[in-house]
Amino acid sequence: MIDTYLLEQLAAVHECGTLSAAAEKLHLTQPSLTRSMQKLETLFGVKLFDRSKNRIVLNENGVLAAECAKHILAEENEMIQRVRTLDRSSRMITVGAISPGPMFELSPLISSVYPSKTITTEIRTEDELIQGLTDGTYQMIILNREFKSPAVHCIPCGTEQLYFSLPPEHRLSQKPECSFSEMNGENFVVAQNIGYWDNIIREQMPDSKFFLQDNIDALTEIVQASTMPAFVTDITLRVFSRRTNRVYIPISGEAAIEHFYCVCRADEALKLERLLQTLQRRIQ
Amino acid sequence: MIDTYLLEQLAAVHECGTLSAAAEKLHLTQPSLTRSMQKLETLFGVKLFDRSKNRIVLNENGVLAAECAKHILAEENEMIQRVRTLDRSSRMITVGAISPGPMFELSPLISSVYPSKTITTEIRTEDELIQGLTDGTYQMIILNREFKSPAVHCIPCGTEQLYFSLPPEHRLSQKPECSFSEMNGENFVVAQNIGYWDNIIREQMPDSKFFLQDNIDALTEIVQASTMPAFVTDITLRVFSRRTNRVYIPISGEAAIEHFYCVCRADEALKLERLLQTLQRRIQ
DNA sequence: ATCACTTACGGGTGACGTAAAAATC
DNA sequence: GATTTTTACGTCACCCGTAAGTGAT
Repeated sequence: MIDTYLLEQLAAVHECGTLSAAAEKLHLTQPSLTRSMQKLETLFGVKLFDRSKNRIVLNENGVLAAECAKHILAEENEMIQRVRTLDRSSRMITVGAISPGPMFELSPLISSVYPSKTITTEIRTEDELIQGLTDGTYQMIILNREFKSPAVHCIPCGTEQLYFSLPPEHRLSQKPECSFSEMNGENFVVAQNIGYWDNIIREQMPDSKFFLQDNIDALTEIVQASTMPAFVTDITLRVFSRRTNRVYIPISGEAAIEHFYCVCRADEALKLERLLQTLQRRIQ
Repeated sequence: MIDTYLLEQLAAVHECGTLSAAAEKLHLTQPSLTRSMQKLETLFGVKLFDRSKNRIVLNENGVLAAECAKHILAEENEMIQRVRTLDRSSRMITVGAISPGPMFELSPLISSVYPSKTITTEIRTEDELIQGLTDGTYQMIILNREFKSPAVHCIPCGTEQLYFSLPPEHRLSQKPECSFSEMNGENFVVAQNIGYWDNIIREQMPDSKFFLQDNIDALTEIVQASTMPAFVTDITLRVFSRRTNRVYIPISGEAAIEHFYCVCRADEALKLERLLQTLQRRIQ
């Protein structure tokens, strides 16, 4: 059988074209590569190179061998990734979400269904989420649209309504609701990792500026102490109910409501069955 | 990266169930395997085994790793085979044929088209030929039927007519032609490796006995010296034209004529283009 | 007592580096 | 003279075996 280090060296020689270049890439010396390539030829029992005195080039056999070597090395890496992912998924559930709101309620729910597992949440873009679901990084992702595919299970998991958080003295604080355009141009303090909401507010209020704050407690204090407009949602109001000196005005229009969907791979659905059933029940 | 020997040992442990059994299979000692499995766990950064004091069992991670390991080892073997086959095909052409007749004329033809290559001929059954063509053992095979498939090129390459070789005093030696059934029950001397003709004569003359002779020169002498019926074909008569004391009676019926087809893989056809063109021309 | 796994220690193979030579550009 | 490959030689890592220990059947 052929040792892995020989495959790596062969692949490097194929990519670099010369032994010296490959040696540099691999942090080895040329003589070492010379010996390795000779050893490969004896192992295959076949010439892999065309040699002139000062030059060594992969021949037809060598090119095939190098391509196979790369393929095998890729499979080996994939093996490591798969095993690590499997191990991780056995001790933790990693959920990727398009925005943090639904996780405030979903995380405790998952904890209650799988008390022994650690729950990790990541806020990412839709493309990253779908990629991560495919490669096993996420056992579950939360999107803001339905995702139909035979490869996944997709169930709705609630909505989130955006509100303006205004000081009582604000000119619009008495309105029963308020549109994005009415507030366009005003400046806001905003939590940093709000996921997809970031796109929405920048799109709906292109003339506004948004001051980002990564610490949620600091943000709360700033909001309390200032008269700057800010945002809350129905979910954050439920989860972090606090006495404040703020008025919360629901934002009108479809853009201020997100409909969330919980997506997991069909081939993983069995492992998550209890969670999915719980989610289904909660929705009804 | 993970060394190949570790993959082999992991695969063996998976198959054998215990370290000691695997050690025996691999001609190693248990302590060596213990160390290797520990090393694998550190390389993966993941537990691969459930351990009790006296027992070590692959866990979910370990089973996945072992299955991947087997897969990778298989690919490594396949790599070696492919490279060796490619090398062989670059210096020799191996042709498998259903019977030897067509090769008497095909071999010299191939030699003339590819003077630097060695030609090897093997007589095999149809199943073996098709298998060998698929796995690269044969660059070309000769069948006695048309073989239509998008994966291959198939062109007719001549026919072969079977004759009885009879002593002049034989009761049927004056006939212009003769059927198998008229000779059924008589005993023949026959060359050993006549491929598909063997099936035909045994099928057509079930009451006859056939004395096999593996040496073709010895067979010729025996035929010359005895009055036993034998066989020739139009091809052997053309190729080995000799003065003999025999009469050659063509055998009547479709079973006594073979139609041959030259088959090569479509993905190899480019390399054999000159030969295929020459064959095409010869047929016209 | 036997079996199975682990730990500890020593040895030998072999992979790598250094040095130097040969050949090409 | 610079670059590239090859050969020669010394060194060190590491893989394996032996021996001994622990716990389970």
